Formats: sequence, C-alpha cells, structure tokens
Amino acid sequence: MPLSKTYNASEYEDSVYKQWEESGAFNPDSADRGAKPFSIAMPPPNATGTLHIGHSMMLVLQDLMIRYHRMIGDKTLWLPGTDHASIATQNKVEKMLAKEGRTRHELGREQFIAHVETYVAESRARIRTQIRKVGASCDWSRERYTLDKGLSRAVNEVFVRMYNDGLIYRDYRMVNWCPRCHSTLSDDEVKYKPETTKFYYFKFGPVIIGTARPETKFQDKTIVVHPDDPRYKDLIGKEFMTEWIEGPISAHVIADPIVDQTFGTGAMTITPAHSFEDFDLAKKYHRPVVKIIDEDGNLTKEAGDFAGKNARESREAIIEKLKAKGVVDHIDEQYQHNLSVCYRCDTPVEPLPSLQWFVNVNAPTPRGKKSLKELMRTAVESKRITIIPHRFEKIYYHWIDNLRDWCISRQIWFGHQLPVYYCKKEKGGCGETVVSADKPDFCQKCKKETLIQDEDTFDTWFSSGLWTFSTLGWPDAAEEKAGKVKKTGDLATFHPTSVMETGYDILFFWVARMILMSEYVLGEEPFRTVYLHGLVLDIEGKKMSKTKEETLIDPLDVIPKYGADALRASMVVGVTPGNDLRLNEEKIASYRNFVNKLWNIGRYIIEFSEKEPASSSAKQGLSTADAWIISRLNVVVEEVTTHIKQYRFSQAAEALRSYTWDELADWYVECAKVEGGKRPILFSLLRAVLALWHPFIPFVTEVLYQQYREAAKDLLDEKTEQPPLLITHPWPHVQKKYTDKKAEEDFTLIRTIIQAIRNARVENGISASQKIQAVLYSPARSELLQTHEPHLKRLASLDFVTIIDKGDRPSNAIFLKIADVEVYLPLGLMRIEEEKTKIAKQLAETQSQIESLRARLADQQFLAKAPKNIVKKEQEHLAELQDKITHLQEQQEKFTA
RNA sequence: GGACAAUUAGCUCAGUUGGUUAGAGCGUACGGUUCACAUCCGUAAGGUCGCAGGUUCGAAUCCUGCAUUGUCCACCA
Repeated sequence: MPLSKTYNASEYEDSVYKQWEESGAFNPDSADRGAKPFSIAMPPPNATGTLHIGHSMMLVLQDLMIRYHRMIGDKTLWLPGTDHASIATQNKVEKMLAKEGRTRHELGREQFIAHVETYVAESRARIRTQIRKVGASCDWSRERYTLDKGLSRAVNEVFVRMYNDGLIYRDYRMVNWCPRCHSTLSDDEVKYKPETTKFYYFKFGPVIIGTARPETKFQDKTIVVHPDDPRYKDLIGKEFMTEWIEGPISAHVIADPIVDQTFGTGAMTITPAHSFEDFDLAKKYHRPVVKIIDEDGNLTKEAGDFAGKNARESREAIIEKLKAKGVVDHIDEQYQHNLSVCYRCDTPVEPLPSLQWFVNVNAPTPRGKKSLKELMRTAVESKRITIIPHRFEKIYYHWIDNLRDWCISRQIWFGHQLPVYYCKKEKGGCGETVVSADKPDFCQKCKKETLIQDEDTFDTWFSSGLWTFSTLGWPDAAEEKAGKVKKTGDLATFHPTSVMETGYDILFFWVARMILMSEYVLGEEPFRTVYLHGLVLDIEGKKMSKTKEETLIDPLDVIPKYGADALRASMVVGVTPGNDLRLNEEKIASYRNFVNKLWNIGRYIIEFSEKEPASSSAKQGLSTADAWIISRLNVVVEEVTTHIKQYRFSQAAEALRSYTWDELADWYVECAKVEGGKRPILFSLLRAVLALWHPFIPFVTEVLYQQYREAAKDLLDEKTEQPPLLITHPWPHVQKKYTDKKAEEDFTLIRTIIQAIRNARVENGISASQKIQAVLYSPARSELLQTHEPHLKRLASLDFVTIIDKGDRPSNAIFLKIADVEVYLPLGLMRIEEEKTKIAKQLAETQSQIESLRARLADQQFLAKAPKNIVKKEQEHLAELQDKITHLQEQQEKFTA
C-alpha cells in the first residue's frame, strides 16, 4: 500500500510502541554481554492521576538519551516507576471523599488506606499508558513503586541504620505544622507568599511591643530588648504587672543581642511555642513553652475566653478586647511580610512545638566521620557529580549551608509507617522505644508483648531519596564489610546511575536527598550527571493551570492531534537546560509540519526514486553531488554525536534539521532527480538520517525505516546488517574516508550560482515558470560547469546555458559574479536603471567593508597579537572583497558602455 | 535582605572555549498547480545583541555599575 501524502501519526504510534515493547529492546538484558552500562532512574510521577506537560518534558529528554545509548550499543536501562506521594495522594483522595461528604476519620485508617490503594492502582495504570503514548522506551519489567515490598524494606533498613548511627532522633521541637493536612512539613515544604497585613503595637507595661500575630501572645511574659539599646537599658531585669488580654499578668525584661533595634519598637515579647526563634530563646533562658494554638489551628485553654476558637479568625476579636482595655497603641495597616503556607494546599502554616523524628544533618556518619551535609557537599565538590547547567551547583551549596535537621515524621496515614515501636506503659509495658526494620513480637527489654507501632509515616522524600538504589535491589543486593560495600546484580551493573534528568524545581526536595541517601548508604553517588530541565510555561510565561484552558497544553490532547513526535520535537528544539520553555499549540503544529516533511522525504526515496541506475553516472562512480552529500553526512554525524554527548540536544537537532531539510531535501534530492539512478545512495542516506533522528522523533523514523527496509530488499545482501527495528539499529559512525572537501567546495559553488540566478530572477520580476538563458564564463571551472549544466537548467529554470572559457562576454546583461565564475543573464534592456543603482549600492557597501578591513590589517597591534590564522583569514577576506570591487566596476562599465 | 538567571529580528528562542558578514522556527512581503511534500517550494525584508563604562589587536560572549523582568533562599517579634 502506498504511503499517504501526509503522515498520520495516530495511525502508527500505538502499534509501533507495541512492536518495540514486544521486541525486548527496552530490556538491557538483550544487550551484548560486555556492553558498557548506561542507566537512568526515571523520576517517579506521583500516583495521583494524570501526566501533564512537565512529565512529557522529562520523558522526552530521558528517552532521547536512552535511545541514543541503546543505539551506540550500551547496556541501557531506563527504570520506570511511580511515587506514592504521601501527602499529595492522601489530599487528593480526601478531596474525593469530601465530595461524597465523608472524611478519612469516618473510614478509619485501614479502610482509608485500602481506598487510597484502589485509587492509586487505577492511577498507576493510567500513568503507564500515558508514558507509552510519549514513546518512552523504559524497561517495564523492572517497574517499581515506592510502596513495593522491597522499597518499603529499604526505607525501614535505612531508618534503622541511621538511628543506630545516631543520625535520627526524636525530640519535642518547633515544627512547621499544616492544620489542614494535619501534619508536619519539612522546611522545604513550606512556601512563602507575600502579604500586606496589619501590624499591631501594644502597651505592654513600660514598653510598646509590636506583633503581626496577637493571637499567639496570650501567655507572653518575657520582654526582650537589645543589651545596648539606650531606650530600654534601665528596664533590663525589672519585673512588673501589666494589663493583658485575659487580665493582669506579671512580666519581666531580659536582654539579648538577637533583637533588632531598628525593627518595630526594638522591644519584643517571647512567644516560645509559635516561633522558631522564640522557641530557641525560651530554651536559652529556661522559659516555659506554653502552647497557645493546637494542631487544628484552634486556641488552647491558655487563651481563656477564646479557647476552642480558630486562632487566625479570632485575631480581630482579640484586638477589640485589647482596644477596650486601652492597651492598643496604634496599628500599622500596611505591614509587608511573607506568610508561610503549605506547598500542597496553600493553608497558612502554624509553627508549633511537637514531638517528632528528625534526621541530624550535622552529626558525624560512619562515612569518614563526615556529616550528611558534608557528604552531600563533597559529592558535587569532588566532581563525582556534575550538575547541568553548572549554576545550579552554587544554588545547591547554598541550600546545604542553610540546611537544618530534617523532620521526617508525618501525621499522614498513607505512606511508610515508621519502624518504631513503643512498649506502652498503659498496657503494662516498660516504656522502652524499639527501633526495628521488622516488627518485633515483644519488647526486647521487658519481653512483654505490649509494643505499639508509631502511628506516623515518613516524609515521602525519605523513600524517594532511595530511588536510585532501592529500585535496583538494595538492600538484598549489597553487603557491607568494614565500610566497603559489595554490590551484586542490577545494583552492581547500573549503580551509580549515569544521568538524573529532572526539573530544577525539585533539586532540593529530591536530587539533594538522593545524594544524601546514596552517599550515606552506599558511599557512592546516586548518579554521575544531573541534567536539570526548566518548567513548561504557557506562551505568556505563566504556569499552566487547569483553570486557564486557553493556554493549557495537555499532552493527551496534543498527541492524538499532532503526534507524539511533534510534541517531542517541541520539547527539545530551541530548549536549553535549566531554562523555562514557553509553549503554545502553534509551536507544536510547526514541528508536526517538520515531521511531515521528513515523512515525505522518506516517502519520495522509498516510493519514487528510480530503480535503474542511469548508465552514465553508474560508470563514473560518485558524482560531485553524491560526494558532497556523503561528505556532509559525515560532518553532521560527528556534530550530532558530539552535541548529544555534551547534552546539547537542541543543537544536535538543529544541525540535523539543517542537514535533512536544507541539504538533503532541497539540494541532493533535486540533484538526484537530474542525475538519476541514485536509489542506492538515497537509501543509505535515508537510513543514516532516520537513525540520527530516531532518538528525537522515534515513531515516524521507525515507520519509515521499516518501509525502507521492505523496499530496499533487492539492494541488501544477507551480510549487510539491517536489524528489523530502527530502535536497535546501530548509531551511524563517522567514516573519514568519505570526507571530500573538494566535492564540498565544488558543490557549494554550483549551489551558490543557482541561488544567485534565482535571486536575480525574482529581483527582475521573472516568473518562476518562465525559462531564461544564461551565459557562464569561467576559464578555471568550465569543466565543472559543463558537468552540471543539467542541474543549472533544472534548478534555476534555464532553458539554454552557454558555458565559455574565453572570448567576449555578453553586454547589457544582468551580471553575477560567484567566486571566479561570471554569470550573464541577457534579459534585454528592461531594468538597466535598477541594476545600476543596485551595483552602486553594492560598491559602496563593499568599499566601506574594505576600508575597515584595511585599517585592521594596517594595525601593528593586530598583526602582532592576533593569531596567525585569523590574520590570514582577514587577508584572504580583503582579497576577496577587492576582487568583488573589480568585478562590480566591470559590471558598471558594461552598463554605461 | 541575600543569591541566581534573563534581556539578541514583530513573537518564541539558539549562539560550545572572545575572532571577521549574529542564526533558526513562527510571523511578514512578493512569487509559485515542474509528477515526495501547500503540513509544500523559491526569493526577500527585518537586529547599533537592555543601558553606561572597562579589559582586549578584537566583545552578543569577559569585568564593573545601572535598569527592567523572573526565580530561588532567608525572614524579625
């Protein structure tokens, strides 16, 4: 069946993917035994629903690298999976429950989890199909899920190790609390939103204090001032009674340099339970920590009349009460500050003290006594890990320097429960805390069966931090003896992984945590290179969101409409690492057009190129055009390969695009039509071009390749290796023997002549269909011109070409000069004046160029300091320009003559 | 408050270590039914590379300052 005039992506994509999958090509076990391993752990999408355009970005870039490495013969593993994403998933399911008017508490923990798991199973199935739609060639046989048995065991194992190494502790400390999620958050999970709010000034005994959060201040009894502040010097150490929200209280004044004298009144009260700094201050001065706000965001009994009410909502009422007492000094209505909110639900975060589990990032680990912070830092500093683009390395260091202990316990039901067991005194136990990877039957200390597991689950990033090695079989696949880790199986083959490709937005959340975990657990980096891509934004540079349908690009809409290849190309071409991509549908449509162009190049070669070699060209071997296009192919193979190796995917695609379109299609194919009998060459060019394009646009290239292979049967002998699928086709290699600079120069000359004639035609208003005559004069190149007479005729629409190497040249003709070839287009006397003006303009331009060049070449400094090849180039250029002047002048004379 | 980045054609963006005439796609203008492709072909127009200094024989590229935009981090009651 003949191929259709336009490429219909949706007709082929699913079946092509199936072919790949069934061929076993995705599985690295099918690679040669001694092949070099290359591996990528796919960032596991959250098991919360559907893939968005950001996921396409990562899939496309990773698939590109994976396919390239598979083609160069590496043992290539791309391991897919999904993340249970504790808070995000729980939130989503809770929202769904809320629509039915139910809460997770009504269901109870066990039922709720079962409910979530059902949802996750559906969601994961959906994600799998979506990943396939993009064309991702990942090894499904190794797919993992963060709640898999093996991965859960890894989580417990790491926790126990860290606990035993003194890196994990439980403490009553300030945490970020989301009253809506009802859980702690790590520092990184808190976002800041600028806000204009009221700032209140209160008369508090002898001073005036300022606060934005009066609802936290019920039990404030300590005033802090700066020791050097002259305003308050005499007050330090004094005690006094003052009227306050719930009646008179006794307060006293202390001094600490932490106070900023320029902020507010320079005097503040300590709110130990609801501010990180105040909590530290309270500890320092042994002040009691009294909780004013509880885990629901409500005021505690310490708030007297306000007890039980929502803290934030009570603010105004509290102010009214204080106003009535005459305690309010004044209110600043325009106070600018940042409100901390939960990154998952945007609810304002309450800092409050709580008993939680933490990872100590400063304590020495068994890995060379370095702290986790130091381990993270060294991995990058030592260049064992390279981050692309490099500027993110600085950002990474800065983050490490500011890092505080990591709160890892969450009051979420969905996730890995902490492997911590308490011997409950209430049940007659001894109160011991037991940390154990496997659930113990009885308390190790009192031997009673009174153990209750900690209700909390892990921060989801704790488990995803293990992703690169937990997915490869750790802990079973590793043994540690005297600080040396011995790896087996996949872990030995594929870890450290080669590349971590992900968005820069999760550098801290995830990339840093993976480095922490791998360095601590295995003493090696989780990956050698981190490639960070940017965000996909709408065309206005704003985040895409479901509420803005007009700018939202959904891969699942776009793929059926334009094809996965078009989407893929739009994620790669013109995109650089770490920079955001502004995307609209038009852009994708333009890449659809490009894919279609490639389709038609292939279609022409496969279906229309003549079978029989023309007798003349067959005898003479390669024509100039042949030698040129083959030589150029070599250059392009080298360029594309280098660019991909250096992670410059956009430039790789650009070089290929230019070769395929501007050279192969526009010139070589046209020349082949003139010369005839080019089928073998066209076929081998097509094969190489399809292979080079395959990592970028795998579907259309695979379809064309299979068509080509079918069509080329008569040309292929048994020995020539032609794998049935392009996905396993070897990457084209550079063959120096085909480099032919002479052919490149010769062909460029012919091409330039044709372009110059076309240009002159348009400028002189000659319609494309109208054939004209040309006289070409060149004593030096007449043979080359003679050979290419048919090319000139066809591609420049000439009906008569005269090539002369001596004698008179026509006058009153359009005159063109290309290198040492003179072209005359005798068009009569139609546009003499225009021609004259044009020549005069060109003369002037060339003159000024010559002048600046002469000046440069006369400059002794330049001659002395610039590299010789640059000087030489400049001299050559000058000679060329002078040559041009001479000819322009000749031309001018011809017209005036 | 600190840091990072961006600023190049009307729009979206490339431009590897400083080297001459700064590129692409889209858009625009003009012209095309030659049998692969109108999702196409041909030709062209369009840029003092944000501004001001500096280094250099030579700067879009390196340095300093400024402006605008964006992002991240910190956060003070």
